[in-house]
Amino acid sequence: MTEPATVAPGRARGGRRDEILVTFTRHVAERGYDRANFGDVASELGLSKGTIVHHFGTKDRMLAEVQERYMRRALDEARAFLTRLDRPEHRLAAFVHAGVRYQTDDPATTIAFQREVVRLTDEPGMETARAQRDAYRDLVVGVLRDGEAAGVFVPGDARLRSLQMFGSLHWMWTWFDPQGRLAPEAVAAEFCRTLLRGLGVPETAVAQAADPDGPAAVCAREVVVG
Amino acid sequence: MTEPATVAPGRARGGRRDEILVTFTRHVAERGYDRANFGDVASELGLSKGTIVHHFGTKDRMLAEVQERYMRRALDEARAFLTRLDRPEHRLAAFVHAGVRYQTDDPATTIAFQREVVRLTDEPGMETARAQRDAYRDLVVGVLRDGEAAGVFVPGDARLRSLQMFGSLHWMWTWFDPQGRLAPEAVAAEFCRTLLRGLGVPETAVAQAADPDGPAAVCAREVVVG
DNA sequence: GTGAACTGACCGCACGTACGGGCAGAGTAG
DNA sequence: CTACTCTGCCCGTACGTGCGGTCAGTTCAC
Repeated sequence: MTEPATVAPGRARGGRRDEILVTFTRHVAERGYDRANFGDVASELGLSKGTIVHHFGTKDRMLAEVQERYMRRALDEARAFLTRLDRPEHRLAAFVHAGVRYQTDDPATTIAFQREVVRLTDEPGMETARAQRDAYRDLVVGVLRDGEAAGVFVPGDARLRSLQMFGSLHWMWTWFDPQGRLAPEAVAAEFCRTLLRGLGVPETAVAQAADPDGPAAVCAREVVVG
Repeated sequence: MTEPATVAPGRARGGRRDEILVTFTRHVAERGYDRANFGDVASELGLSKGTIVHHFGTKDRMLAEVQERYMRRALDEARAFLTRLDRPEHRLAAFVHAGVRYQTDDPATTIAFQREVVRLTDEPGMETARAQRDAYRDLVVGVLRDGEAAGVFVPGDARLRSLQMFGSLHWMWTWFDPQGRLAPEAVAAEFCRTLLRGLGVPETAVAQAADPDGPAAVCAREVVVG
């Protein structure tokens, strides 16, 4: 179908597996995990249900793989821009810029992940993804604590603040439209401004960190896209 | 079972219907709409699946009823505390205090609603609930605009800010534990502080609006509980 | 030959819903 | 008060369907 000129003509060298995962991810994003099913994915790709089972075993494992891929990427990129930025307000802003950017950069995986995050908490087989998620949150909490210690952020409950921030970002899938007239940069900037100002960052630093052409946004853009 | 001394001994005056809805709501909160099923609800209540169908017709309509009940209550209560409070920062804080309070006051309905909000956007039969949701958001947007016009909030995108705020609140169901050591008042206070400070409200006004014993929190508590 | 990719028929089950009937209380006529 | 009917709540069963997963077998590259 949308074969992008793979190596072998008849047999894609394992790229088929990825194709399945991508399509499944899109279905999860559109309908949710429960309503996504092998039959639809298979017929859309022109192969049989058995093939999907052959590659992934069970539906649960497929979802787990989606979550792990998403989190691995997010973690890698977060660590990348943490090494490139040093000021706490820039670091925190980069998390916001990146988080918003994922909505347009890879909407399917992002939405699939956010729709089904709750399964990380109780479902078995999700241990890896859960650990990744916790690690990611710990990165943000660390930035908040560092900033607090450095006097950049006013004292407060860092964990709670991280949850407040993640809430705003993880809720985006219910209303954000990548094709809409609201640009992701505008959303990220507004979110950054309210958040950083809310943490007590001075107005000039807020403006710089929220600016779509400022160091935090630029860094996030470079890391996330390529 | 848990019959609270109803009027007629043999025949509960329609309270059975409510009982079914309450149980269904709890199941949706715990497992999500797709995994909630008539069989489990029926057996838990000691009645047959047919009874549920008799009362509600279809599963969709049951969910719609849950959403509408929740939104009707939220709307009524929001209008109530808007008439009692006049300062924008207090009004906005009341939304936050109330929103957090719902998590402990009626966790099942709140979680059921928040888990399945996305169905409001596309599913048919949800028009009423969707209109209620939009009306609720418009109330918040109105408060944000008023506060901006009055010079209490710094200029910005009111709609975007409302979404940022709702995100933090609607995401709570994924992490907040009513039995946990984190009190709802503490969460509401921290959320209020970050949000209001982020909107440019002076520190003293922030402290008052966020205070669990301040006018906004007290008003929200009175309205929400009874 | 060996093994991976893939097929297509099939199983078992869970779930939403339809349907016919039972049963108890309210209303009504005598 | 009695007898009869009406009505709404409720039951039990059965049906259709959709879906996850199994399995024996085929094709094809190395």
